[in-house]
Amino acid sequence: MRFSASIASGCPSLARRVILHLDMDCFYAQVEMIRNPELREKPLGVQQKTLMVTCNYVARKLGVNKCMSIREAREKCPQLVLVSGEDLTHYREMSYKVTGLLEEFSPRVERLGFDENFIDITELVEKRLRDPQCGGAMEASGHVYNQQVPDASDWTHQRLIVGSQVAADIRAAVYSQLGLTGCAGVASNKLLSKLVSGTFKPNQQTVLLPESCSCLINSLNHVHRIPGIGYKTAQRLEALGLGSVSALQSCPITVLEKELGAAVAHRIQMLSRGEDDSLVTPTGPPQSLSEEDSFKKCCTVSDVSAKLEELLRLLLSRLSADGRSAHTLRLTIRQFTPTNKYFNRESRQCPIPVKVAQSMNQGSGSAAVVSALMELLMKLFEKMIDVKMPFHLTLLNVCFSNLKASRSSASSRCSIGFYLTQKKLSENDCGDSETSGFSITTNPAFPEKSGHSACPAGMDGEVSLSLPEDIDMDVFSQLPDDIKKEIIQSPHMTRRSKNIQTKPHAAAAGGIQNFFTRGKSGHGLNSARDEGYSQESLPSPLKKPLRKDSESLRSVSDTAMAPSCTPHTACPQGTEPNVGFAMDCKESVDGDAVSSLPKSVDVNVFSQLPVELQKELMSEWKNQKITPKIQTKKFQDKGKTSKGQRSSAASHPNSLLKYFKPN
DNA sequence: CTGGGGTAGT
DNA sequence: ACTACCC
Ligand SMILES: Nc1ccn([C@H]2C[C@H](O)[C@@H](COP(=O)(O)OP(=O)(O)OP(=O)(O)O)O2)c(=O)n1
Ligand SMILES: [Mn+2]
Repeated sequence: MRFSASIASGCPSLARRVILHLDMDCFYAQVEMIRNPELREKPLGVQQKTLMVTCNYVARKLGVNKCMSIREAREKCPQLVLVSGEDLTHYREMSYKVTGLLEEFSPRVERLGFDENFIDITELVEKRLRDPQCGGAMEASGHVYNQQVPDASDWTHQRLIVGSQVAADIRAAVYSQLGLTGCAGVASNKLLSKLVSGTFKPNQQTVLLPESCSCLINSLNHVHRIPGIGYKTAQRLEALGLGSVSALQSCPITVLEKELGAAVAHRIQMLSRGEDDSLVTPTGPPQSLSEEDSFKKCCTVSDVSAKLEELLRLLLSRLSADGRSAHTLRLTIRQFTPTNKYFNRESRQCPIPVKVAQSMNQGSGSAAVVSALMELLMKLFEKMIDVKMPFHLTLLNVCFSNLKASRSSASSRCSIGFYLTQKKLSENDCGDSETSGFSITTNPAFPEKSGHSACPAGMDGEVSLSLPEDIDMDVFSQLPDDIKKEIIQSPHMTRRSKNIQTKPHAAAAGGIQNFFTRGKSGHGLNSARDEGYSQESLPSPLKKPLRKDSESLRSVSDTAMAPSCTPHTACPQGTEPNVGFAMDCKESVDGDAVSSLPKSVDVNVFSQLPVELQKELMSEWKNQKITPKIQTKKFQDKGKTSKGQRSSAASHPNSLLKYFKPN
């Protein structure tokens, strides 16, 4: 999501919007309490490694806060009960049940994290205002911010008050259908609805009337509290003496622009005034699926391989439930650094060969698919880490992106009715659930919701007779000819625009969403970047390239479907044959690489040492007697060595200190 | 004693 | 590929 303040502010319809923000109470803890009701009356924390990521309200009364270290939480509350929350499966499933339920009220639902949703309830409110059954008494449900007294003759007040009633109904539905409590905020834009939803917690709701907007925004004691102003921007503002909201409001825009750039400057100043014209953008199915694990130390290739395979299997299982197939694979690592655990993540990505992608979706347990993807992952790994050198990882993340409707769900199981929807039908469908009670049949076939919103409908009224630009041609061209014709020619069908959906759960398996663009740009539709490219290939005058990368990342996958019984026989374009994980040195010398590594002697030294000494060092390092220095980017994925350096390196063992330090 | 996720922009 | 943002 993006809180934005820009061009659309002149649009009159924006001022009339009624936006609902729903934020579930202590979400992970609440899910755990549903799973085990005995935990309800106890102070409960949800633990991820050494972090307590959230806790229930019993614990909060005892002084425990979100995102506290386990140590600190236990100090404050020795009776604290901790449950592990490293596996997000249950939270993710409940999260999509909430979103799916909300989509029965309105198709305009935008997710933010696992437990927050924005809903544009403008149309629902207007429908209620027109409905004689709902006429008469105008009393707000829940709190009115700042105890402002509504003016019954004020149109805007009326709409917001009705909005608060819709919010109450929605919260009641979420509780009765799913057993979850949460807080709602109702206001005229996303920013204000989010801010106001947090003013009474837990399990309460608040509506903001426009006259109290400045009161709300100025109640924030620091700019960092404004959603959209994150850590970095807040630091810069602080340095400018603009730590307070009022200072930011009145700062000359030129001053902000100089430090932050025009776009950010304008946006955050609008936000500081409580203005936010960003639309509620229907989220749709996820654009990426990832699994990660962190640990104190991972320093052997076999351990890396085992951990990656576990992550991969989890992902494949989720992907097959999703019903789509992934076409891009990304590996992210974090190397140990004594300070600054963050900011040192590196990633490499590559395309997934079509044959692999197609097989991926059938069953999750295909050995051929697993081994093909494992080969890709290990090649990506070796693009970042020279496995002949010592390394110390603290995190691994595997991510599937570029998700597309798989062949089986796209062309054989789905008919044209899944791809397109008749306009009249979708219009009738979208508002009814609110007056007809809560007949929630929702049991999404897919936990993570390719199914939650797979039926596209053009709520914005666009009807296109020619093929729109934003249809993924790669996928479209694979359709049977008759389906193509039907899509192009059908005049009463409407193209999905801004990814707005009117029939939640209508299409069970992945399906059509991939033929249409998402809200903002052509995401997930095979853009070049999904195939992977190097940072240093970007034309940024401000950033100095760290290295040249003559290799195409794409080449990693060239042989991915080759018989995998002989691992590491593939030879990516431009590199030597992979020698596996042995200590052997590569033979060939890339002159350009050598000349670009004037200060790299320290790292290359290691591989020039006698194998005996190498093994000894490796052993000490694994026994934690010494620590490898971090592999710097200059040397990664090169593995090139110069014979000329050998003698000098071997005869100067002290240079080992350049890449090892005693513990 | 700082998780494990996501989105969008550059 | 990375940064910044959100939870
Ligand atoms: N940095 C963060 C922030 C949140 N979460 C997870 C745990 C939370 O349970 C869930 C929702 O985040 P919230 O900020 O909404 O926190 P809670 O819902 O737990 O508490 P509250 O009742 O204050 O909303 O997301 C997380 O893993 N890491
Ligand atoms: Mn919450």
